[in-house]
Amino acid sequence: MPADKLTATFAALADPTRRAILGQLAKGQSTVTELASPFKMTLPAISKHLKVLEKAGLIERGRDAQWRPCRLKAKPLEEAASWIDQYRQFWEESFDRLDAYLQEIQRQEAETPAAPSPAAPAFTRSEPTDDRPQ
Amino acid sequence: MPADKLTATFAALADPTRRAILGQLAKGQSTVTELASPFKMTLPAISKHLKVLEKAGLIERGRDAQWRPCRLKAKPLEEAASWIDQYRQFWEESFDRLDAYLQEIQRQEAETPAAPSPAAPAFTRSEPTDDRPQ
DNA sequence: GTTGTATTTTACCAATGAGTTATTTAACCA
DNA sequence: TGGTTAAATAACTCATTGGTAAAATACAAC
Repeated sequence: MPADKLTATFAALADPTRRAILGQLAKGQSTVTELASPFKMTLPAISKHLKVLEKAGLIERGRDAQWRPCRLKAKPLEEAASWIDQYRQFWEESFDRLDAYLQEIQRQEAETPAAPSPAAPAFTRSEPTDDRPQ
Repeated sequence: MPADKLTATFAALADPTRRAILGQLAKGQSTVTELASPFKMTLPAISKHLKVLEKAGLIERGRDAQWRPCRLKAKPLEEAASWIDQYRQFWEESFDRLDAYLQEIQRQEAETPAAPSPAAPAFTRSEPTDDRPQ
């Protein structure tokens, strides 16, 4: 029930049981009892997890007689991946280069204290479009 | 307090305020009041969010007199990104599958124009009823 | 020292989340 | 019909979360 899609996606992924379910569905579609079998918890608990995943758009449920086959719909993960990808430089970039950037900022601010700092290199064009502060 | 790191990371990201804070920190380190200023919530609320981010390893907090400067530590995002990346093919192939499906429909309709279109591949039974494990 | 500023901590609250058992719905089979 | 299986729903418990206001802590400046 989170308003924005990204929040719903991350919240759905913030549970090891649900991530394991997605991992199982990556191998192919599966029924609820099949998905539940590896876990110690009861079937209604799995049913709840599936509902969370469905509301986040991560799975789709069909109907086959009394079975409710679940299928993976990884599309929301694309948005999550591209959000995270904005920060890729922060773990890929060498420490020296980040340090050099910060020192450059400090140098520029020492030169022209009234001027606003430039944005970080990789964050100028792809600002997050959602979750802006009120 | 989630046991595994991936759960803590996704849980920390499942909040628009926290994601916005990370977005702000991507531009450079910042103090708590600076980070809080765009939001209408109180300072202790921001302090709690920062604690969540810190426990997830997404930020580091230093000390500068009475200020507690926060810095982005995007390393946990690398693990999150690589987990999500397992599913990349599932969203990259979706267009191909849809295209293949549409072409198949056109082919069948060209053969037997009066016949009803089959259901989308997603939820059709792959085999008649007795292919279920028992 | 006292005062002021930055931040955290301490209760406290309402809402949500994850789990349970028990019941209900839906579909098949005999 | 009735019986069985698959799955969802209902109703409940308990822990966690996100927010608040108020008090406490840490430091700087006077």
